[in-house]
Amino acid sequence: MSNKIQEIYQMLFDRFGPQHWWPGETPFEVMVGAVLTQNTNWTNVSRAIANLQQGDLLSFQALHAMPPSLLAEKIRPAGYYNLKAARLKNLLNLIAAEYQGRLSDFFAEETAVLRQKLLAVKGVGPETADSIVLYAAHKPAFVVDAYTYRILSRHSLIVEDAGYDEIQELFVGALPEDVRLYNEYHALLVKLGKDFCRKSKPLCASCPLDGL
DNA sequence: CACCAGGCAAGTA
DNA sequence: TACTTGCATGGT
Repeated sequence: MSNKIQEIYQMLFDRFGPQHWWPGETPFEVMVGAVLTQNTNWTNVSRAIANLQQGDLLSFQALHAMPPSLLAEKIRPAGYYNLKAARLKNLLNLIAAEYQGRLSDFFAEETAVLRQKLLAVKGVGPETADSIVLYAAHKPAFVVDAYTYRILSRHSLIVEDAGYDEIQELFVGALPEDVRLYNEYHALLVKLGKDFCRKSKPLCASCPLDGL
């Protein structure tokens, strides 16, 4: 194999198989989920999404028309609900103001432009922006999250104080620019993180990456 | 009971 | 610039 980043991918894919992350969801739902999941486990996010679906509220028009306080109430199970309601509103306001509420027009922007527009929204940082670009807009942006950092850090592939862009570049520089691959790789890292690299375990027992 | 979960922005010095 | 703190629910 040509480099370590590719070796790790091969190892994870062989071991865990395709993860099918965020499958069968609408791009809008994926975008909302990306904000709701900030520092929050996915089960709580699912409850929040279900609340919105329950009242047919999971659409641009419905959320944009909804008062922030009501939106906050609906997404309550996701935690930080006041904060996240405001962040969703910020995002919806951008799409309303610059794209007439047409998500497909927004997502049709060139990748780098889309990412910059997302980053300019208050409440959307690099991980949320890249998650939306990759999983909702289906454009190539490698997502770096807490698991990515922890896994690479424990295997001494990055320095302790490595920043987001630095870690992202490690992957982008070692891989072909491919949406499918970015999608699967990030999902596999989360799978590995959940199963073998929890925060509370300083050393990952029998980690699949140990032989590399 | 303490700690954790697919972050981000604002405040402090 | 470099830390620190607030935001909050539900599971282990």
